[in-house]
Amino acid sequence: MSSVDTRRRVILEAISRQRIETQKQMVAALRSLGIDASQASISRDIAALRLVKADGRWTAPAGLPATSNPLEERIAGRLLAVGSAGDHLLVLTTPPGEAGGVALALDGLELDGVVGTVAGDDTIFVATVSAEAGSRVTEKLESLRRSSRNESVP
Amino acid sequence: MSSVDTRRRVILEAISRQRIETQKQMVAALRSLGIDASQASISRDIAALRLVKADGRWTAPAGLPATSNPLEERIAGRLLAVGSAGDHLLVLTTPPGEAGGVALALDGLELDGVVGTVAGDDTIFVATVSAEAGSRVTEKLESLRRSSRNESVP
DNA sequence: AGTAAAAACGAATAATTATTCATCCTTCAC
DNA sequence: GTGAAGGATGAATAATTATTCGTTTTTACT
Repeated sequence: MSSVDTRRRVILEAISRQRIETQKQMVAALRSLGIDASQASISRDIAALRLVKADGRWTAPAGLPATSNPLEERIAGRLLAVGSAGDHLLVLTTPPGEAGGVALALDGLELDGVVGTVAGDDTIFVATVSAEAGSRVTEKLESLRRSSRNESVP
Repeated sequence: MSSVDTRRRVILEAISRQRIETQKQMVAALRSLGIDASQASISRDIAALRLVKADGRWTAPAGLPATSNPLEERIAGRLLAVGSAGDHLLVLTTPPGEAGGVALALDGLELDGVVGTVAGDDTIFVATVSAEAGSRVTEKLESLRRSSRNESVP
């Protein structure tokens, strides 16, 4: 692994652990981890990693890495809640009128264990082959939902 | 509405329409829209709006919409094309299954001159009172569509 | 190993952005 | 109206970040 790559990994690690407000601070943080680099290099790394200074601190761009799948994207933005009823049925909630579009995208994903979906106006029923499949699908959907809201996993 | 608020709205509008790379450019953009403000004020507005310089251009943080209207947001992401048939009918195209949701949001906007809408699966008919109303609505919708794609106005 | 090309680097500096400070409005109480 | 308090503002400037330029290091190939 090139030294550039190592440094960039450490940068990502660093900004997720500490609050780093300036590139000068970043230089110091890296130095304390045994990596020497100039502010100029940090600036280039930041551009390469496409980091962003949001709210006074350097961070990884929030929405970008969420998903690159257009179907998932369509679901993510409009999934309000994911619940279940028994071992074989998930119940999804969307804004009014959106259930149809979300269900269609969901069908398009062809997730394992999903037997079928029915959409109302703001509600979708998802039938699953097993409780275990239900859990997997729920987790997947929840992660999509979270990603679109920039929530962190508790 | 305070002049601060107006300016900030215009800023959001501007960054969703054009590529703005520096606060100096922003000052120029606002001036061309009849708003005078110094770079200092822009800097303060950017902090207040929590904008972010990503990839060399100022943008609303991913996940937070460029438009602050949730209805508009729902339309923006899923409007593929806007056409017309005669003086009183607009024809909108959406991804499959999305027409209903978009039409509902469109109704919610209560745009002047819109008489009614009908949604199919991926198509919406919008009846307008006049050709002039049609133009206005088309322009509005086109600007929404563009904003969600970060296109620039040619 | 030897070498040409490409990539990475830091120092210096240019460019950009945030803050300070003095001033100007606006609002509100009297 | 007058005055005090709190925002909003711009000019100047401090602080931060991006780029240039000359050099060194790595890579790829023979």
